[in-house]
Amino acid sequence: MTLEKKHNVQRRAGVIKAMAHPSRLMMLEALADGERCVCDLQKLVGADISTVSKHLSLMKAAGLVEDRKQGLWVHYRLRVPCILQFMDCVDAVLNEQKQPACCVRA
Amino acid sequence: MTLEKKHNVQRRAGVIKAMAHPSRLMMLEALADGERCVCDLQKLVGADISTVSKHLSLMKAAGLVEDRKQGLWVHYRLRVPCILQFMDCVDAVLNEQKQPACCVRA
DNA sequence: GTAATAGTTGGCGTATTGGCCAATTACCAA
DNA sequence: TTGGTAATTGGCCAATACGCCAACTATTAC
Repeated sequence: MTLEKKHNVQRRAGVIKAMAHPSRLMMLEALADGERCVCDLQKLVGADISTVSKHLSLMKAAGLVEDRKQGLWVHYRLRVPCILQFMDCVDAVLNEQKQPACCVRA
Repeated sequence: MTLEKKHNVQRRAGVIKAMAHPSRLMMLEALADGERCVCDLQKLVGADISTVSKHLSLMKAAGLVEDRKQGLWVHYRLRVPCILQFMDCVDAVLNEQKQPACCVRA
């Protein structure tokens, strides 16, 4: 395992980690239909606006989304939409398993 | 957002979370070439054998891998290989490029 | 100017994760 | 049985992650 390979796997894991949260995933799925302001995403996930904002900043830093300011609103959108096509495979992992993922401490 | 939708997004996030660690991702990529014993995976990631074993248990619980005992060794293999096709898209997020081939759907 | 709305940032407490060590289990061979 | 190797499990501690509140910035309207 070269040092460069190690570095690559760390960067990849970082991107995946940025998706690995229920609220963040929910927002990414909503953004599949087009850009949304923070206020809409906040209503969607139901957490504090500051919490939502931090989730979005994290995903922006990871390269998953980008933003656009317009008046009072900040609109977020997917930067690389293919990430959502992965969900079919994730569902395949869930559908074939004996233990439901809700029992997994991860 | 219905309760069922919330539950689904939590389960999906759980699977993704199980991939979201450099050592785990490294092992998943190694398993793309076929099954490996824990001892080989331990050499690959370079962590304590107990740490590696816990990572594997976690991925097994999430449905990502399955194992097979043979004598002294436990061999792990991918349970749903499509998860690795996602890596092209992850790299696209990292490289700031448009959309990789993985994103073209038939 | 003030007020109102949208969003970000800092701080802090709690919960989760990840790592190693030590102990234990499982299997095989002499 | 004894010993050796492979792997898992429990415990403990340090480092992260998450959530809310409060404070602050930015923009618009009056």
